Amino acid sequence: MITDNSCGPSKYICYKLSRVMRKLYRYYESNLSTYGITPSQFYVLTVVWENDGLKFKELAKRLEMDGSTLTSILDRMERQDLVERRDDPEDRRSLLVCLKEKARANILEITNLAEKMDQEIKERFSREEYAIFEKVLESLFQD
Amino acid sequence: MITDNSCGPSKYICYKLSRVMRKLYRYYESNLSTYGITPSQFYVLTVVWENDGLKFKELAKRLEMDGSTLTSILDRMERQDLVERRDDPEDRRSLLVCLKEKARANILEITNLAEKMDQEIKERFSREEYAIFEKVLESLFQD
DNA sequence: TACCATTAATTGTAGTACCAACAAAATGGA
DNA sequence: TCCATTTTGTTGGTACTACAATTAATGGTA
Repeated sequence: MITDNSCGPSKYICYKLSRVMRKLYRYYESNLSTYGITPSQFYVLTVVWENDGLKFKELAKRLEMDGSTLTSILDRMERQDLVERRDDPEDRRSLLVCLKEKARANILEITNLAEKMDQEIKERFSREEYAIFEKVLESLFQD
Repeated sequence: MITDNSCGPSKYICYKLSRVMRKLYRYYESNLSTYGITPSQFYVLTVVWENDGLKFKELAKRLEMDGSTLTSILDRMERQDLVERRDDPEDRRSLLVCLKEKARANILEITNLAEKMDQEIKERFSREEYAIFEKVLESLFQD
């Protein structure tokens, strides 16, 4: 058991999930630190890589992330010269998010690393077990 | 799929887990807000309720939480008069964490609410599915 | 044209999380 | 007894997350 299942918060699914999440996040974090990025920044890169120059609003939507959260992540990424905010010529309220050279140069390597990490995790379970795990996650994500 | 599985970060398990986590956290959060506490504060209460006056260090260990995180959570809980830090008569470096009346008065009701939320989640899956889900979580938590 | 509701992004605030550095206290060996 | 080491909790710094309030621009309508 994650800890003693008979007491404490360890019986609550929300608690379990948060602990596993932290663990997995740190695993990604330590591996991605080679490239000076965090897991959340990596998620941003994958979307911008596939849709360079997309609107801030659209980026936040695809990342299922509040706009204010994305603002602070982009602030850091811009400081690190990974991405750039550009004015949207069609709407002065809107921003376009663009990949910069520094990110473009590493994105494939980073993606390979992330896929390798995922593969290592999946390999620890049977195909059926992992499918059920993902199905339950999927269902928890709805409503 | 959580979003389109063919692109973006949604294929990475760490991303999926973080999104599901947030969703579940907000579900707990909105329900617990009746009692003016957050999910994390609830976790603290469950441990202190079962071990009133336990050491700060031991509390952090049982919550699998960094000491500095617990410090800030206890700061807020002390301000809300839910718990109290007391000196440890046996070790002047150490602190004992004690439940206060305000928390004691509601803890059973809160626990029932949390168990009801968990029950509602579990009911959406077969016993086998949920067992496999927990087994995978368990395994991800190790190493 | 002037007004107003809507939309886009940022700022402020709060909570969670962790690491490094710190101060105070305990401990243990010389 | 003395001093180095370890332990304990806090502080400071950074990051991620979201909600509420704000600012700026848009777009429709009276």
